[in-house]
Amino acid sequence: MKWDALEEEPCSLARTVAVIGDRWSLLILRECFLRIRRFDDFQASLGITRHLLADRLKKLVRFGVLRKIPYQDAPKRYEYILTQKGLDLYPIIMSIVHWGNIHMVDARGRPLLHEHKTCGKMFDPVMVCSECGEPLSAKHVHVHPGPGARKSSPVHASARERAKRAAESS
Amino acid sequence: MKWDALEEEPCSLARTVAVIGDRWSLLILRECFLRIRRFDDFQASLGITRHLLADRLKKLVRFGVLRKIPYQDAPKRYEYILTQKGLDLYPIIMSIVHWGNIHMVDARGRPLLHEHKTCGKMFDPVMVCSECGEPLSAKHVHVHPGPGARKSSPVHASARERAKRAAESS
DNA sequence: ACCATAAGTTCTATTTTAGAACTGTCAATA
DNA sequence: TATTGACAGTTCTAAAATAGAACTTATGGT
Repeated sequence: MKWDALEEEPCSLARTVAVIGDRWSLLILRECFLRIRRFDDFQASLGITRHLLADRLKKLVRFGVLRKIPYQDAPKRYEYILTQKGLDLYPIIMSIVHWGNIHMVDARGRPLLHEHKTCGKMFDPVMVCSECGEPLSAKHVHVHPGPGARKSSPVHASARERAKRAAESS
Repeated sequence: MKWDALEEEPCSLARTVAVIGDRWSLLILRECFLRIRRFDDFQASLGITRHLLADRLKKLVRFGVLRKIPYQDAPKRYEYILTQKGLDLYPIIMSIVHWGNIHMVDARGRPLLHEHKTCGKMFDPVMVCSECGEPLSAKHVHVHPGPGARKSSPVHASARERAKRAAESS
């Protein structure tokens, strides 16, 4: 599969993955949320090669996740800052960090703690339903085709049947 | 950087990215949550090469995200199902899908709609603070070093200073 | 003149991925 | 008995992406 094709897929996960679904992009975004903004700072803190860093920054700018803002004129220099579209990635970053906190920490404990300035407490992120406010889990969610769904799934009929039976028996 | 090194980093995001931070792993997990379980079904629905699919499934099993369950004896066949650790990835998947729904859909609209069985309504996921229940945004969160933090950040002192000034001025 | 800072670009070697064909085991069918 | 098909992989070569280091360009300071 060509990765450009991902952007065209009728699947919101695939399209998002086309933007942020590689290791360096996610690490770069982590740095952005920690207020790193300049080329050499990204490079030094991540150990990414300059080549790839330039490529990924360009891509994130192209997708509207970052914006280049000039901070000096001679020579022309830019900072990379998150757009609103980029800031909206925060729940993704936080849910990734939270899963790591629960399932991947070693004996020393969490590398970072998060304080919610609004209430002043250390917190974990919780994903809830926008309608009733209850915490979400996969088993309480049912998926329907939306207006942008493809006509017929590429999944084997046999697989669809098995999946359906599994859904009904749960 | 060798990617095995990511697992060792004192950063929950990096460690999670070591597990799910590539395109195919995320797409495979999407299928898992849609109740796809078998090798050929993954292959047919994703168009992934069999080689990479075998590799990624092995990795997800090694990390304890999926488990192989035998479903027939002769010949021995297995299904790949999500463990609790895998089910806990749901907020990550949902926040990725939600961002795509907001920022990446075309004129036709969302490919999928999500119904919360508990309340019966179509919903969007919302990330809130575990302590006060308010929706989270990056600007209302302050990060502290935790017990598992590295002693000294690899980030340039100059970058740290700039980041600190930026944090204070916000 | 010389060095440092900053943001890239260019180069080659290595690793990863794509795409297709092949293998092994068993059940059902001709 | 021979053949076909389902299923879960493995093996192969070519193409693409990445790592690592050196180089470029523009400017300001000593």
